[in-house]
Amino acid sequence: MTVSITDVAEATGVSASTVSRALRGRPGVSEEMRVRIVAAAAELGYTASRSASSLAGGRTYTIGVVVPYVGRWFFGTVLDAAEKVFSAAGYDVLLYNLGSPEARKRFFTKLPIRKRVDAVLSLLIPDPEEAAALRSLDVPLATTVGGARPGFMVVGIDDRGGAESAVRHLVNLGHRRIGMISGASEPLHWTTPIDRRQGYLDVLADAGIEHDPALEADGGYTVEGGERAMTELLALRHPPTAVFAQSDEMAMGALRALRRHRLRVPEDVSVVGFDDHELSEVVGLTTVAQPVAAQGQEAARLLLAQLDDPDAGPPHPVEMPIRFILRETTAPPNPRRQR
Amino acid sequence: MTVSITDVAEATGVSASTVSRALRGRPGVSEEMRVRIVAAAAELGYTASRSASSLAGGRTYTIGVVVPYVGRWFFGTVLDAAEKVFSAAGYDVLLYNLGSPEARKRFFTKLPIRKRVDAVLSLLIPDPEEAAALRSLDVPLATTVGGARPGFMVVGIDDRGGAESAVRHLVNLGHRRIGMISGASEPLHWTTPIDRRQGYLDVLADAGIEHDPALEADGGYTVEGGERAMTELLALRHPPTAVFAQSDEMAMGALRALRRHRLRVPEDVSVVGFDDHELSEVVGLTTVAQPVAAQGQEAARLLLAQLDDPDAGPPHPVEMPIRFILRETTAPPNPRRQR
DNA sequence: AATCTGAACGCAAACGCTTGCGCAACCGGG
DNA sequence: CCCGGTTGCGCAAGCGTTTGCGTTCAGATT
Repeated sequence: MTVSITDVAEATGVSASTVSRALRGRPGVSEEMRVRIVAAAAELGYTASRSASSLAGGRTYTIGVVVPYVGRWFFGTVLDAAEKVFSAAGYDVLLYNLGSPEARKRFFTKLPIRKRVDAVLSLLIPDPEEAAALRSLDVPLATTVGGARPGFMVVGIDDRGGAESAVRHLVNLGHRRIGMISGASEPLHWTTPIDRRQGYLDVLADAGIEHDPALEADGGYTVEGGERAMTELLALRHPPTAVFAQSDEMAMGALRALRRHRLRVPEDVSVVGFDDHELSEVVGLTTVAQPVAAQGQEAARLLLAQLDDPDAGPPHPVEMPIRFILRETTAPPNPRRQR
Repeated sequence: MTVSITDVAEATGVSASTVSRALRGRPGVSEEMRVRIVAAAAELGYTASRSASSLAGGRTYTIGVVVPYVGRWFFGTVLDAAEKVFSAAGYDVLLYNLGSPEARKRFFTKLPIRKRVDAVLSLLIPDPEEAAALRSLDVPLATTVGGARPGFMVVGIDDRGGAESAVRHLVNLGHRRIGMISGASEPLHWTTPIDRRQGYLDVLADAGIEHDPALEADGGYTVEGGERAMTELLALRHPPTAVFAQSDEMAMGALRALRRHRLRVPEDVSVVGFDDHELSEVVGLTTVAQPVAAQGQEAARLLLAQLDDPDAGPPHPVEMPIRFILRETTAPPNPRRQR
């Protein structure tokens, strides 16, 4: 039916062992024989069965990537970049989309990934039990989101510093009532919302602005969440004159809420986001840019390096650069709306 | 080391064959024995090695998904939805991200997918050779993008009709100089740009508007492409008073270009898109909505159905409903800017 | 009581590869 | 000319399942 290693062996007049060694560049085969075998394999259109070779050899040449929600821009972009690195290195990518709690539970209890992958890139933060389950796979682990666990290599950004630069910008413009839209209520165990909030608090304290808990609104890291949160803030007796949204998607939701309330941005309210979503430039959103694709790339590289040389100790956490991007959704507070 | 089927067998005092049959619900095992085995397996945390079972059984319980660019909203969303269906049915997803020509070529010549998947969902249109390569895998094939090949099941939308409703809307508003932003220069072999263009032409003809080729601008299905194309149109001696962008991303690029030119939307220029991107509501873009996630779901279901019953003939192409969504980027032409 | 019939289960042969080990043949050095 | 050391290759034993077929045994049929 389909051409197997013995077909190549017979065609060349050698044993299957030799074919195996030749095709994978292992020693013990003369150069002359190697070229003959490679030629024959190409001729027959032979590709080794991954199932068979991973069963026999242990290596699967497959990387598992675990994602909370592929459709979301951030994860899609990271995945895209990581996949390119993996496939260029000859690895396949097994994708697990663990958005729903059921899917997540199913995954971590059945662990279908077991014995199927050589490494795992997790774009979600596993809780301690889940992290333990992943470690039990006994393969290199990496993540690109804040809140890594022991045993995970991590590449990320300075969330706190980023938040600081965003909020400081608002303070410098003269804002005093600065709201924050967060998503802390969403998936647990990740430190991003916490770090970004800390940056917000730090700058307020530094500027001598008293922190008003009413100015913090949660909504989940989505457009809808941002819209809900902004709506809450607008319902306040003294609404903020500026808001820091912990993600661009939430910032866009905030923009929508503001438009619904017939408020102008930035004349009436300033908005600053975080992430530099691909469409942020379109809406002119001031934000803090992080290199999303680069993080996926880097994480993938770390994993591959670890696979190449398992003895090398785990690398230090990698911190990628961020930068503040001034666009058009921020301005000094409008005196007529000041309290 | 890791628990295998024989461990379960010994723990239960039966043979490995019986364990295999019991766990997969095959006949030949008493109900009583089955529950004992299932219990033991759960206790030991046993999961069958996919490599071994696919080697022995032929089935891989894996679906290959081929995507041009995971990071793009449309594909990410389709993938997300499809993955959920697959994983709920016990299938894993192998992802191939074929954005670059090199990746694409590598994939189709080496065909690493061979013997690794039970079915393939392609979100890109293979050229005839590539399609033949996929057919040679001898597994069910499906796609969600226009321009399917023989041997592929297809779920899609009425691109032409959608374009018609978008352009008709502009005509009804009173526009006569209606531009179109297209991406025909991008990946070949897919009929979407062609169909949408045809819808555009149909409506113009129907309304007795002479078609001016200068009003068609190409730019690739991206924000940047849309921006470039819009910029071109604005450089015309008689720029259009309204434009139909073949995708929302291009429409957003157009919006950006218009903002850069200090033109107001919709007062100066009307814009209508296609797709209903998740952020289109945020920018208030009038567009034609297509059920993106639902298409991924449906395609996945078709594949699973085909796997369950290989003898069932291939289903008819599925056409999903679309609907026009009126938002805020369209209005009657501004008399002061009429030519 | 002898025979037949299923149901329930075990045996062993694949599935297609990898890899430790063994065995020639050949090399140059003493 | 003998011998230790390479080099190049084949043998065969796995890797963990699935599955066709054979066996056993209890109960039904004559």
